[in-house]
Amino acid sequence: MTESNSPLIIDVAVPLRLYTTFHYAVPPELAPLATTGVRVLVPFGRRKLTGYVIGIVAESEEELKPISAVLDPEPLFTSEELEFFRWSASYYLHPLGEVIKTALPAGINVESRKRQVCSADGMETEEEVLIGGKGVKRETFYRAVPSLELPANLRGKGLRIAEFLRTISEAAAGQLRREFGATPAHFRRLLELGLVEASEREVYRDPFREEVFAHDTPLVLNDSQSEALERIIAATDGRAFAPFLLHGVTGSGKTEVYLQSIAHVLDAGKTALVLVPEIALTPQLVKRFKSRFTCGIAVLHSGLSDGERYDEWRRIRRKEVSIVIGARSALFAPLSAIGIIVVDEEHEASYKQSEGFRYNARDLALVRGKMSKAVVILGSATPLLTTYHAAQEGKLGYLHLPHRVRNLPMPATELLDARGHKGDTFLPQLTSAIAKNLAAGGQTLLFLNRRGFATYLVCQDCGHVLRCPNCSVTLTYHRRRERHFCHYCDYSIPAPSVCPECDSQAIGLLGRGTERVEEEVRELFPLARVGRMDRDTTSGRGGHARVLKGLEDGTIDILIGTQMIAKGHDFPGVTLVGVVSADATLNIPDFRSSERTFQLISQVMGRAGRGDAPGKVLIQSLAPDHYAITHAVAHDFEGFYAEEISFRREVGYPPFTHLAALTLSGNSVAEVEKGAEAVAGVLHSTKRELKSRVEILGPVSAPLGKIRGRYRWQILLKSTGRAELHRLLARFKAGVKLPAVVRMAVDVDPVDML
DNA sequence: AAATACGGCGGC
DNA sequence: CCGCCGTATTTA
Repeated sequence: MTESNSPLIIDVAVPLRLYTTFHYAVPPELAPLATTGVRVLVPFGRRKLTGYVIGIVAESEEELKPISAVLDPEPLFTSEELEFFRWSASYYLHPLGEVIKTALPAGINVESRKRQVCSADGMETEEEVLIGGKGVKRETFYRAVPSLELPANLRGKGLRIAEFLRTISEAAAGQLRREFGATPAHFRRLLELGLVEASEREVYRDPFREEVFAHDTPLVLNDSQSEALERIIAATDGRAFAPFLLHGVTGSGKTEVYLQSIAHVLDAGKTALVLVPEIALTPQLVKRFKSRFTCGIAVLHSGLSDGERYDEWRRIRRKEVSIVIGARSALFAPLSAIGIIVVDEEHEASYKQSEGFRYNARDLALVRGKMSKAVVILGSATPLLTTYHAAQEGKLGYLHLPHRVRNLPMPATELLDARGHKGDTFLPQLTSAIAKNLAAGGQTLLFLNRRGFATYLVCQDCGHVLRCPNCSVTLTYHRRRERHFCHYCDYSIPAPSVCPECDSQAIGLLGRGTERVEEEVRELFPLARVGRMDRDTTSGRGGHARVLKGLEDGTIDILIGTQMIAKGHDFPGVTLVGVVSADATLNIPDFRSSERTFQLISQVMGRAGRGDAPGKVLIQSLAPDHYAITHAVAHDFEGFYAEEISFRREVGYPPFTHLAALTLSGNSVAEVEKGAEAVAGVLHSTKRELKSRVEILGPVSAPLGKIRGRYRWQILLKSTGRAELHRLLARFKAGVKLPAVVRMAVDVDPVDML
């Protein structure tokens, strides 16, 4: 180190809703440690916070406070990763410190809090305590001392442990506790007798500990799979950013293309990042990856404990893994030399984080891929319209898998007109198809995108409907719990026996959910083994896997479920799929509702006929003529997308305009109205100032309604250019001042990131 | 986010 | 003129 007269000054981002970063002085003894990427404890106001060093500052006129401590021996992120964080922060107009906090594993930061302490003389004093900060886990390992006879008086657990240790090189205390019920007393005894020696070292908390994975080899590809793989391989060899849409119908073997592409990337010494939309889908994918690859594989998703996630993160940072599989947050994994990024089921809305730092991992995957000069594969049977359009424009390579593997046919599909049968859950055709399938020993999936028993309760005398006092929605009746629930905020009340408004006994339950369909199926088919899969039956760790295992083992004949059953899983025994009501998602007031309906129905249909027996699909609909439904039923992807594209072009929605939504929320209509006025004012003046051609729609004249007790208003921005929209938003956000009680969220929704 | 500075207003 | 409370500002 060279001696310098001027002290080191660093630029620090703190994880707060602040758009500025802060300069600190570094005491000489800490200077060698305070490099870009490490966390530092800094005085902030009169408390202390964990901040992230994002750079070194040449000089500063002001008198700066010194940092209190350096928290990491080495950087948590590289300068390339920082560049990605900065890009994301700027694009989503979110404070850099919070972006970095989201990117790093949860629970590792420390901060100071004031705590009241009662001292001996009864006086209350304040003490500053540091809280938080997840550390590494250490564990004690025991190994048998070789060539020592076991004493005759050793028996019971102690003897079994000693014998076990002689057959194995060593074992962790935790394993001995689990397998032998070992206690600290046993360990003490064995140590005293000189039979074992103990050593302590750092361990990883492994979410897949003790699971054994079979080994498999690459499958033979069909022609379109081979062609897709060849194009991907050619692109990875080019070592430049190359994005692809892998459009493969359900059952077309997309995963096998991912696996073989990744194998090629690993051979070239690079790494792979695989994103899946939901935690529930990770176990089966991890199983396929662990069976195929011997390299280190890390898993990152919100279902892990903070400790497990921290350890997986450290394994990645230390380059002990070459493949990372995870949900949207895994996009920020500290993986270096990324050769390929796979976004599986890229159309899934769950790639978007909808609070705090509102990013879309599918969009950012393209950005990270571009920065890493990697191949990015967006895979789906029903890609986003914007993705498909970008592929048509040549911005993405288009890889098409139009057929199922092993030449399996697409399921035979029939559309049933449910008009005039409003009270019936099943039309006769569906009932007889279920009976026939049951008799033939096939499994049936029944899809209804609504959980609970009945969607609402209405009084037939006064018309009163049970509603949530916090949210503007009806309460759903759940029979098993004998309560009415709000599906937004979980508010609930016991089921009333009379109308709470007029005491009339003529109260009726209308609309059906999965719970009621399950009941009706049990009545119709008393001998069938019936299961249900929705948020109510899969709560808790492993709940998902429990239900799916029933299907896999063949202990379930008929499974009723919400969209959970539509996603990803591959069940060869399912030969019949019934869509109870195809219309629920069609009437959501969102310009994407047709697209979502087409995707959902296509995905559910895709569950049928994945095994050797052909599949059949019956779809009940009150809107059998709607183009989203007719095209889905006909497996006519191109027809639907062409129709949807021309509709979007006409009304000016993505992919022909970029959208941003500003959502205001507050505790009263008046509050939000005031906020909306302020926002609209600044937006329009900023627009004039920048001579921007961005279109400002709203504030809409009516509130969107109350959600979780807060009223919401929305303003939409439309723009033909992404840069122009961003310029307006950035200037607006810097200039707008909202009443403290009003919160604003900005959602940025692009045509594409390319 | 949390602490502090500011400012308007009722009470004496 | 002081204290109280709600709001705006600052945090390096």
